[in-house]
Amino acid sequence: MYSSPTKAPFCEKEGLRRGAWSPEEDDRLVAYIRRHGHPNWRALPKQAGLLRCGKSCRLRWINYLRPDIKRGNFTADEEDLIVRLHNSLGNRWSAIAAQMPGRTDNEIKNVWHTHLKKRLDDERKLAAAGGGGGRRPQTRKQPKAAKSAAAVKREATPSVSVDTSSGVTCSTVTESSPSSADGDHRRQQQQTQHAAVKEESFSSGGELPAAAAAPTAAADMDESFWSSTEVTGMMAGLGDMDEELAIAGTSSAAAARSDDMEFWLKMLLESGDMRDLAVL
DNA sequence: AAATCCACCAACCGCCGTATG
DNA sequence: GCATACGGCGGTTGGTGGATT
Repeated sequence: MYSSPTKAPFCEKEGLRRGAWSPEEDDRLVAYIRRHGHPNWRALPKQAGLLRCGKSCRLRWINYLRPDIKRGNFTADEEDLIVRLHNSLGNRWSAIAAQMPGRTDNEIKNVWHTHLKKRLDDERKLAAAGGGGGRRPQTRKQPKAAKSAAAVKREATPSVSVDTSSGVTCSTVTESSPSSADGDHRRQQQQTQHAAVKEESFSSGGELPAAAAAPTAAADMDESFWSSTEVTGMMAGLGDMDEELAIAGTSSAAAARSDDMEFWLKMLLESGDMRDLAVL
């Protein structure tokens, strides 16, 4: 529901697919992003031959296809971290995700709504009732063996590699927005996210099999994409990529960005807003 | 064995802020 | 300065499948 009638809705619905992604669509999206990155989400589906809106493509990539996503159950430590971060940050899922590499805001949000919230409610009730309050009621089901149709289909399609076992766990937006924990987080996030998105783009490249990462493909990448400091910094760490693309000295930029994150964390800790994170 | 309930999670929607012409 | 395009975030929904009755 856009306030301006001149503004097109986020996704024109005529002729565009919705719902679960097919393995073929995943393939197309991954292949396209590997080759070209995602300088323009809106134009991407057309160029990639996908009958999806750009937003849908973006979401699919960010939440599912990105190679550095850590899949599987949340550990007890991760759950506790979510609870602590939520205490400090509230429902700022992207900010919480920023502290949890490999986890997406959507995933964290889901975990929160499905059982962490319930768990806390139970604990509060127990506390109010004067009970000792066991920390982790056994209410959570074991992870489903069966996955959604799309997930099953995807897993049957090895060409779509979302496996993180390669060890190329690139830092993504997760590192770029600690500043959002302070003040008008969205405004600050926006400034960091542009670079972070490019980094995400690269993370797909980082996962490339050597054949898919052919220099010719890399050369097709958008210039701005490859000139991003984060991207080039990451490039420096990858031996099997075209050396031309690994611009010297950019890894220090990544280090500087890491320092930046620590700065903001420190600020928050000192302000007392995230005091309970100090144990981390 | 069938019906129903419920947990999980992928995906959608609406809104907002920034970038751009 | 204004209008529009775009990217991103958080809230919510709907489909799926396991658990329970």
